[in-house]
Amino acid sequence: MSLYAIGAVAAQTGVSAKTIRYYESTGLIPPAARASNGYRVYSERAVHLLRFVKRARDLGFSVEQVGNLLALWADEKRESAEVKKLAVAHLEEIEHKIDALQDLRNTTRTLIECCHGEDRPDCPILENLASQPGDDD
Amino acid sequence: MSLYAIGAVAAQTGVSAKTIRYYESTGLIPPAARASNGYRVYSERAVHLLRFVKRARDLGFSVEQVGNLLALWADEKRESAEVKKLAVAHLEEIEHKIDALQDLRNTTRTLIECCHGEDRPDCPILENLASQPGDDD
DNA sequence: GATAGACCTTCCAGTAACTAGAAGGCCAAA
DNA sequence: TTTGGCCTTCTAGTTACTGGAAGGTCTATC
Repeated sequence: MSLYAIGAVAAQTGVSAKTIRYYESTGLIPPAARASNGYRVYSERAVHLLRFVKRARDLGFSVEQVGNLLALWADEKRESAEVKKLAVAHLEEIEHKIDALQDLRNTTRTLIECCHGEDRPDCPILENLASQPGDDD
Repeated sequence: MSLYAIGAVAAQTGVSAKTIRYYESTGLIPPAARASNGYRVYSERAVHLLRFVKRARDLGFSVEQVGNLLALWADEKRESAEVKKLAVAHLEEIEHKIDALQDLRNTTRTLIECCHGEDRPDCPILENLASQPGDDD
């Protein structure tokens, strides 16, 4: 069985060495085995685990959510429905964020369209920002 | 001219007292005047400034960007074009975020659609997360 | 054997933008 | 006078890392 130092694992997984140590320190992943010189060593299995973490993080799951997914992953008796529940909740979060950002984009766009953008100081964007309260609260 | 205590300003602007103090401590807004008992007091003008900050934050400008906008707001010789540049850059940021989130949503949705979500342990979501590297890097 | 460079270790601090809480002062009303 | 609510400052926690310092280790080269 091949073993890897932290730098090699970082290169393989796309998770930086710093971040791997950080994940270990927070308990997201189990403590790595150590060589006689104190260096961390990782098995294929440990690398696989980190890859799982990376994929889930790339999909926008929070570190806490990844922890939950890892527990389900490790649990032979897990129910598919539980994982699906997490994923659906996550999807809803994403959709809320998209909605909020689209509102933001529209407002910002409108503001920009009103602005002549010239060499003069009168600026509808600043005027709007400074305008009376309650306009959109 | 009416003066307000920090709590009243918080109620008027929607910015919490804690956050107002925080903005002062970071230099985003100038230090408030003080009453003889040491309490902060705010003029209409100061309230107006805070309202500006709130609106810009609500539009998703970072605190640093708000600082730039405040400087332009205060600057009688400002050019409308400069403000517009900030706003356009901000709009582009928002659009990038929306694109990234939409990709995320699509991937997550596909994952969920593949999952039967039943009482059995086999789960395509976990399998996908654990799958071979390089699939989407 | 010495030394250089790349790698590893730990620990501390900083990022963004607040928020929570502790400990205590001030003020108005009953 | 005491109660409650507001105000003050200071410290620390949040999320998910990242940067840097100080130092040990390994490998290759001279």
